[in-house]
Amino acid sequence: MRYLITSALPYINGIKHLGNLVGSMLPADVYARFLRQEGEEVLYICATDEHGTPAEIAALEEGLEVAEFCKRQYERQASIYQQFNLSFDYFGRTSSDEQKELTQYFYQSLDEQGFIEERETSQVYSIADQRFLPDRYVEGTCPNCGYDRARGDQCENCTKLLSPTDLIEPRSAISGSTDVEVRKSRHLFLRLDQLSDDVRGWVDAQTDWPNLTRSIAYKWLDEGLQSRGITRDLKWGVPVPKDGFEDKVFYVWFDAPIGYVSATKAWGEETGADWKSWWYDADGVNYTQFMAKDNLPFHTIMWPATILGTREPWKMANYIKGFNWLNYYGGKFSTSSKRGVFLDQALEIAPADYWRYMLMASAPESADSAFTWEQFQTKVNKELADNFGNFINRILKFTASRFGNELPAGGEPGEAEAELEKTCEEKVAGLRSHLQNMEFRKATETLNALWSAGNQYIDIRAPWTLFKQDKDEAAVVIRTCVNLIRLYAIAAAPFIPATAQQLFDALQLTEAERNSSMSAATDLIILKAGRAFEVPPVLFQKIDDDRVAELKAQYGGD
RNA sequence: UGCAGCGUCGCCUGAUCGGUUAAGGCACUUGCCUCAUAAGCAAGCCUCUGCGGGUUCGAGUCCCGCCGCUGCCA
Repeated sequence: MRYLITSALPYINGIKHLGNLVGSMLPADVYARFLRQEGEEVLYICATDEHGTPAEIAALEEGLEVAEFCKRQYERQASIYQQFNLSFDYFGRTSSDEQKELTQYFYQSLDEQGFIEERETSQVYSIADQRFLPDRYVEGTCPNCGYDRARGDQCENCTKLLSPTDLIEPRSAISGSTDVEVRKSRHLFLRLDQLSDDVRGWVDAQTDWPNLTRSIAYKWLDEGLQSRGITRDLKWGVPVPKDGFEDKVFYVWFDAPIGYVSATKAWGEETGADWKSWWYDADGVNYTQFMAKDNLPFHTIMWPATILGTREPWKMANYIKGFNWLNYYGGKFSTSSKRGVFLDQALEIAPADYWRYMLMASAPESADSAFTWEQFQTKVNKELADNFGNFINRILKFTASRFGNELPAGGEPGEAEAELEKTCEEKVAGLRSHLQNMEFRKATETLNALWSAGNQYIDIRAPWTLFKQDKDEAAVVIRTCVNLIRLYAIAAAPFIPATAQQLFDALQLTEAERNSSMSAATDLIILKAGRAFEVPPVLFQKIDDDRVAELKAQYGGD
């Protein structure tokens, strides 16, 4: 079995925040790292989603060509993900040639199968901006309540659903110009209504999906699928290969999921690997998608419909892991109102591993959940620093000061060691099972239980006392604990890879000793007497109350 | 107005098809230890699940009403 993993494509329009990271890329990365450690063949693909009006507008605001804007933003995002140690096998872009080719191919297949229709639509055109305006970029006075900044899709004041032509004195949200008019435009529509039964059949077959994913899929199916427009009057996007559509491109929701495939193709072309075997007739591939819940309709309905409509054997997801919202002090993370923490800021506040661990330990898996600085502090201080970091520190410092920088000889493991090993085997089995099931909170809880087991063991054995009475017995405890540290590093590696590296280096492990699976690492007599090690600096700096107050003030948490 | 969701110990979160005395972490209390980042270990304290009804042998978990909160393209 080969494992294909994708995380929802981050939109090109600026640096993402913690909410984006926790719901898609980070859990996908932890899962990918775990499977690789288990010896599985894994392909983890992601890309930036670059098309659409928001990208054009953002480029306009910065006074850049869209292509140049996207290139810069792509590089910024890629660099940040690298700093978070996201282990993509390939991080592509939907503005690539492969994307253009595949998007046009999918469209043509759908057309051949009769699932594309042409319709005439009316859209608002801004003469001043020289562009058609998407509904929400048209502003005006609400005919219902008189609110003067209602948007063309909905009035934010009275929440009435609107269409742009309902607005009184419509104007462009981009320039504010009232020089707008309604123009006719021909567009292509995907017949989701005709594909509804196919999609439902596929959803029905996915019996192991999480509740959130299923309920969102059925909600859409039960409300009835409508034809959806897949083209737009824009310049930035994949050109529509059809006479009369020279000035149009495919709508971003149509081409975005194709980015998974096109990025894989780009990876194949760059590495010489057989990319298509991952996507076409790929029965031996287990494909898992990670995303936040806003993306579920696209991945359970629209994208499957696109694939099913081609009548070709493109790979569909075996499992879709959906996440709820991570809220910031009860509200949403919000770019516009500067609420929350963006990824570049996060890296200035703490090393990536702190965030990786903390976010996975409070991932919104079963309900929306809250990010607070106090919780960040608790997770880092109590779990990483006290329970885990301090264990490493107390063992290695004690050993170095009493025995020197080599594992001491003497004694034989006894009953306490056998019991510890048994506990470790149980915890590791639990951890593996949680990771296989993508239950990340449970996984970090189990990791904590594993760390506690070490503290319990050393308290019972009290090598500081043994050292005065029976040095051989103390040596047994020390060797056991150092082996335990290796196990800890391996077990925690999918979550905190940089820290794991640090420990591997401190213990001077060979490549083989580093790359062990976590179940093999429960053997606590692998590292023998005489092995040299170093005492690493304190692994995790605690976050004190003053710092928390500072962060709350700075990032508006209250 | 509308639609959707939520309301469990002081705080954060769990609880398979509805099924034994509602679980864990933080905080708090007490004791132990002193190797370690005032860390660790042990024990203890705290909720009958917003309110009122209903279905059921049995409901936090299903139904109705009320109150409260939140979200409505990340």
